[in-house]
Amino acid sequence: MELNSSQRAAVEHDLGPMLVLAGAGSGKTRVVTERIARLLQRGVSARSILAMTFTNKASAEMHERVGKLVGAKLARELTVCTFHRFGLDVLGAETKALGLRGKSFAIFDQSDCTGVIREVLRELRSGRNYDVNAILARISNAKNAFVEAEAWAESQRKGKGLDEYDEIAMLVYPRYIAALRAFQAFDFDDLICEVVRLWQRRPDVLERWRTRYRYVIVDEYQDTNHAQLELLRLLGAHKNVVVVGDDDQSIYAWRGADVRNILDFEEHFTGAKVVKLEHNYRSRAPVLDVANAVLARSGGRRHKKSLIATRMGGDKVQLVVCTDPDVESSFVATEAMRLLEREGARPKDIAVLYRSNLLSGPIEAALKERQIPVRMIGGTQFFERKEVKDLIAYLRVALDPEDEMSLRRIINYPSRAIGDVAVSKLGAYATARETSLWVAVTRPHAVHELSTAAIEGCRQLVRIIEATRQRFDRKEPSAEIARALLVDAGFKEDITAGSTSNSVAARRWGNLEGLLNVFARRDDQGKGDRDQFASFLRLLALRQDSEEEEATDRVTLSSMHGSKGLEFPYVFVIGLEEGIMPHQRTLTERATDVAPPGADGDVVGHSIEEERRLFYVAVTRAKDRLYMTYAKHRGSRGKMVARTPSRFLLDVPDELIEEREEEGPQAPELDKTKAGAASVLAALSFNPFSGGEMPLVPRRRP
DNA sequence: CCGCGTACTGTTTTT
DNA sequence: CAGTACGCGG
Repeated sequence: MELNSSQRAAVEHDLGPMLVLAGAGSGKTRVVTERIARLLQRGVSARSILAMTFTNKASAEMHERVGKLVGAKLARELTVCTFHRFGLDVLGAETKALGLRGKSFAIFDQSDCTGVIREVLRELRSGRNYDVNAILARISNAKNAFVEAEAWAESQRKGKGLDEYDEIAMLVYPRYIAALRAFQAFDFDDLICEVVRLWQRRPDVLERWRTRYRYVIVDEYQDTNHAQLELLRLLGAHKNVVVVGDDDQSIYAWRGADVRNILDFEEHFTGAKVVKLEHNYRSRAPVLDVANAVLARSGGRRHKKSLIATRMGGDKVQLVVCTDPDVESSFVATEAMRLLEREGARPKDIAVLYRSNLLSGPIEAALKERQIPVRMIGGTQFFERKEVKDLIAYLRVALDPEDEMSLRRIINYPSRAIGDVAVSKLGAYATARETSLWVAVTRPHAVHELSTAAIEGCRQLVRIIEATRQRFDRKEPSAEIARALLVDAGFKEDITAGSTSNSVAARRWGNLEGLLNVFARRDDQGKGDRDQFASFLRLLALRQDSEEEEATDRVTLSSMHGSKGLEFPYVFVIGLEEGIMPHQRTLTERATDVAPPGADGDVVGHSIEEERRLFYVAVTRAKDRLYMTYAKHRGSRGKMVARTPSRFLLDVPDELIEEREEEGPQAPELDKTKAGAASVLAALSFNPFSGGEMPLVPRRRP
């Protein structure tokens, strides 16, 4: 298809900064890919182009689509990656300038970071039970605003608003930073902020990166935070920075994204050209009418633009009022079945979207009950699951015993009598001898007053690690090494004994099998080298998706956030009730809340606007037909509660919607037993990879 | 130091 | 209702 005039303007724009305001479904990715292709055609070196996105999925897709246009060989020379990956690469290349010991460092994910904060709180003897995530969010905000610990304390002393979380976060902040430094670790924010800091103090280093990347393209620009803006300003120096985004789809203020970046782009990058893409090529008119109706009620600052439908005709949007979640999920599943059988839909044409991952359970069960294949986006990230992190930590210790964070993680897992007391004794020994914790572990007899049980535990651990290291030396395939490690360390026994039910145990073990499969795939590709494997392990923290098999033909279940950038012929948006959409957390202010950038006091109003945009994002995923549902009753923490429809539904004029009621089957008992069986089945077969088969050993009895 | 019992408390979204 | 945090007895 031909490009329209504004698309062409964006593709053909020459030099200088440009903001492309790309409404939902307006062909944004196409514009970006064609633009890159055009730059290449005109003789720009692929190595000098940097395209940054937010998710691995988005960057993979962009890379692939450019590859189709310009060929795989050329595409390989491009840098297409996430912001965080770019930051990681810069830090990795500049370890010397950063003054790091050696060239390796760790990346701490959220749970590592909250662990550090917990530790700091313990040292501070703060007494109270603080919400560590809230503290981390406050620290993250300070970091991204480049507020130093002292400056923060200073400004707080002068200012009036000192809430209790500010106070404790200020106290924790410097110790938190010190702890990360001690571990030679970076958190996610550091991957951006430390690059900015480095570039600011070392113009010579910045200059190298500037000459390397002459053309910078940023996708989803509305999601950038302050630090990312600074990174762009330094790198792009007001030239050749092209950003693409849509302020109406800004849904990440809660994690520090600042919409003002896109609203004020023309001030940040003087002389910027602005192009608006307002033709929607994705959704049928009735879907778009609903989306526009919701957006029309939106307050606050916006770039003025309206979405114009190009695909006319199509069915009215349906609103299905259900009595409860069971009815809702059986409606979705039955209707999905009908689409598959009667309307020739493929499973991959269908998506079910919800505000919170909690809502996915019943839907997943209902679809599986009807043998409909599903894929879940989001949920607890695979590489953040405890057992997965445990295995990775073991491997990292085997590869590098000086990796203290990993060592601490597994030093007493599974339990081998090395408790807090033993660990601090080992730590004291290490500090006194100016050696590492690992060395202390290898000489437990030398450690003062270590219990005999703990000494034996250390010996055991050393045996396991040594055995693993020898396997690495023998260049065994990594999957085999990991498998042997699972046996040596007794993962299976611990999981079986420590899980509340067999299905939980099966899921955990399945996750480990999944990780082994990831390793096996790498082995097959011949990437068996030890150092490569070590850096691969480090990277795992950064990747949310586990080698996603896009090609699979499955019904998509996703959070609304996770659905951004995707599109489906048939979309169900469920759980449209007050308290869920908009979510309760956004309706009532809490002490632990963090004001998003630019909220100016009205935190609640600000976040409701964000919920509205989130609803808009969800609705605009639909190409042909959209179903919206809500339940009149829904359980919240055990108890059934009456529900009212989402306020956003009330913003849609009646004539745009076809409403109907679903009452569900008359025999509730029968339905209930069925649902129970279905969810057990779902739990058993839940596994991101291949069948996590595990002999369901009876629970160990002492 | 471990395991068991009891109480509580919560779940938005993700690099 | 589940998963976790904490306290106590071996």
